Amino acid sequence: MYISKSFIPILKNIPSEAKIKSHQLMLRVGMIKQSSAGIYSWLPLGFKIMKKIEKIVREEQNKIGAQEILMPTIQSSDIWKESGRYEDYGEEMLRIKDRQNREMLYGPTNEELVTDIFRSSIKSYKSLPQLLYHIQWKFRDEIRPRFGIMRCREFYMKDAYSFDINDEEALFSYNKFFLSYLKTFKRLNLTAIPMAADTGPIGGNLSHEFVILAETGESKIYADKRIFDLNSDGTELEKNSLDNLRKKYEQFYSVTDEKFDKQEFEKKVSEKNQIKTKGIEVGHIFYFGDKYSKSMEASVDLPGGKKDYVKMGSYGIGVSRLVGAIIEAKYDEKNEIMKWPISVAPYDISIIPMINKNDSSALNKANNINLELEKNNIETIIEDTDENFSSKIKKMNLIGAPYQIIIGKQTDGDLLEFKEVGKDSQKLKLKEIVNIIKKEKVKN
RNA sequence: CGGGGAGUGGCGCAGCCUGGUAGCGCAUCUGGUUUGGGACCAGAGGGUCGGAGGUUCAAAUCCUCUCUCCCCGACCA
Repeated sequence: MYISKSFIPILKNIPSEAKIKSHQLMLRVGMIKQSSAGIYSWLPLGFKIMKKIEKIVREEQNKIGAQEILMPTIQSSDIWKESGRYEDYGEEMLRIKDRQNREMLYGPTNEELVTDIFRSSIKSYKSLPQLLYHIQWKFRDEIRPRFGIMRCREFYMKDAYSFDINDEEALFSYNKFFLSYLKTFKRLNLTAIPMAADTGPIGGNLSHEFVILAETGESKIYADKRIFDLNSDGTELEKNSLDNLRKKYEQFYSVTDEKFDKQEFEKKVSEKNQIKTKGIEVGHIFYFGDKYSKSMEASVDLPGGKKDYVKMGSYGIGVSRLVGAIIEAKYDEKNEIMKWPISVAPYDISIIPMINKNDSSALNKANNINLELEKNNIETIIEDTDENFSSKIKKMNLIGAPYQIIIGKQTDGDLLEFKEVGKDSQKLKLKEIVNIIKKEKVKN
């Protein structure tokens, strides 16, 4: 992509409404455009990144055997009346009437809808477990939307639902998502830690929030810092292994505000391991048993001929919020340098030729390099304007490709000036550069 | 919803108090000079001041109503 042809409207001034760095960067580099309070259009750069995040989320769902469906954004109120949540959910639900005066709503979540889908087709325990997910826009009429994409009203979310025959199997499903989430966030280059959490309006008694640390986060968190050293390596998609994984994490204190108990915290965590900070919730998993299956009559035949309500859980990841969360975690605001993890970077590398009006050799060189990189499936963006060097670099630093090739004074025949953002530049041949990037991409 | 603030070219702002029909920086366009960390010179285009009503000879400036956005609090991926 040539910067001169791209729709990447870059601003020098930070729009005054943006208070946190993710919002600021997203506006400055033209990732999003506000349409009304808490509702945004996604412009090419932002959309590209979100799609890459979505892809990773999808892959990790598929790996645990979840099947993708797509439910509508507009739902009928009938099923919500069945579950009893039509009244409970309150003002946050956007209610709409259609031309026949039927009560509709823009879905804030999909427990009812997916339960309805499930119950109409699945009748036997033999068909269990079922893990269904979709990635779809949600609308929650937040009292006060803020922080750009982080707390908006319309947002893009992956939500999954599990259906099992009993508690034991249901916890197996729960743990699969537990693992899946750890893997997903790792691929996004985020350290997200699971924390005991409140279940809120979803209901139930078992729940974990996945939180990444960030000063601008809205959740207060209290944790034993040793939990940050854990990972899911070696965990198998098997009951005991998954169970152990969860135990491994749960041995360390880590809770959000609502579950915080000062005495317990001080008793369980030695002072040097205590972490009190803020975080961004990027995922949330719930187990709620038969809360919906009972009210909505979703049952299956059991081996002995009896029936029972299925045990359910639900599992969300804020896909659009993750875009902002990654910026919060990775953007060096002071130096105005963004480095996207290669797994979701809008471009793998930016090519920055120093252009002289009377001499097209730098641009030609950039074009040749570009061809070679594209042949190797490396995504590029070329700064082909005739602006000053510094201006070009600054812009590319904001767009955030993790690597740069600068064609200018330092270029020395076949030896190119190659830079991993945030590190010193080095002189490398194109082939070596290709190898470095390919290797990084494979890792993710 | 309670409390506070703001709406003036794409972005950031000044002008409003003390009415006299808009100005600056950035961005954009043209020409030229530049080119290693957001350049310089010359020129150009673009707003009727969120909306409605009122006061006045005259309103961005005063008054009334209204809409929108932002910030602080209670809720959430």
